Amino acid sequence: MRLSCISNFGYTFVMNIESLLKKKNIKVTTARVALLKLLEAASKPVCYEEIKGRIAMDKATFYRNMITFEEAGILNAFESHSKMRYFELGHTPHAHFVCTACNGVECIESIDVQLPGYEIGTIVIHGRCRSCVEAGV
Amino acid sequence: MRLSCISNFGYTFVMNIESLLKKKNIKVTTARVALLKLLEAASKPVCYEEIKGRIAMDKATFYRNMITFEEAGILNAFESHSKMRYFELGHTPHAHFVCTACNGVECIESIDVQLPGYEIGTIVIHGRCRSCVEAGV
DNA sequence: GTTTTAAATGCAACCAAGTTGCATTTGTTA
DNA sequence: TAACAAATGCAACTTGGTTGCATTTAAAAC
Repeated sequence: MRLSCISNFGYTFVMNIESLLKKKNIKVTTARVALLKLLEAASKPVCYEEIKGRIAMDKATFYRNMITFEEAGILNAFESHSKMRYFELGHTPHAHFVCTACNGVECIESIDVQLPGYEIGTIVIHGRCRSCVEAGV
Repeated sequence: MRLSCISNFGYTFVMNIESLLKKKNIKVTTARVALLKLLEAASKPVCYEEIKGRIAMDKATFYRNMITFEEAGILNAFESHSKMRYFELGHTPHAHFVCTACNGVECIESIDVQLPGYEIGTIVIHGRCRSCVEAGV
């Protein structure tokens, strides 16, 4: 299994993912390495719909691994409008914008919300994104 | 129909709802008056689950009227975590907090988010609410 | 290197919030 | 009061996500 990963994604990268999983006591499997590789390469949060076209994987496996990653603290999840869950590797906390016109999802780094006494997880802003506003969609 | 409303909710209130609907060219029905009365009385956004225990109404009728009210601009909607849509009468724009521990929904008036070029609809903040943080839930 | 065993995967059946089609009822207008 | 368009209720459907279970796979023991 490791050999095929090496040929696909390069040695260094695989080692990082493997050591991350091992550090979190999560078994290293083909599916998990492929998922983390794809999430790492993505510049935006992704949903199962987007992933299934690029990795052959049952949705049960996908969602179960997302839960595993989330519980290990290496992944953030949120829901767009219309019931779809989006996932991204967890780095600096930031908000997300979901466009109700084009369904696009963007990371928003520029806002900072404080709510004393509350523990803030994810922030989702719905509306029309800049492109759709400009295009009058 | 109007008589029963009067006895239940009082004359003035019914007249306000009726005139609101007429102004928006929405037909005045028993279901709509009951829904708007309940939404007006609620201090928080409500979902179908909460409403069906208090008004006998098919869910198709409920959701269709929510769409009607939303399109008329008298209602705001957003989704909690776990796929449920919440509705509230549309007054001053504000954010909502959804607690992932107790599933409670709160209005947050104190934050103000600006995103130049974007058109912001609803803002949903997920996390643990003050009560749950204090209780260590 | 082989065996063992606990966990991960894939499949299919399931779940539930929300939607749709259609026959019946209700509100409005003539 | 009659006629018509719109609203309602019911039941069937849609769909993103979950669950149960038999099979496969990774990692530890030998």
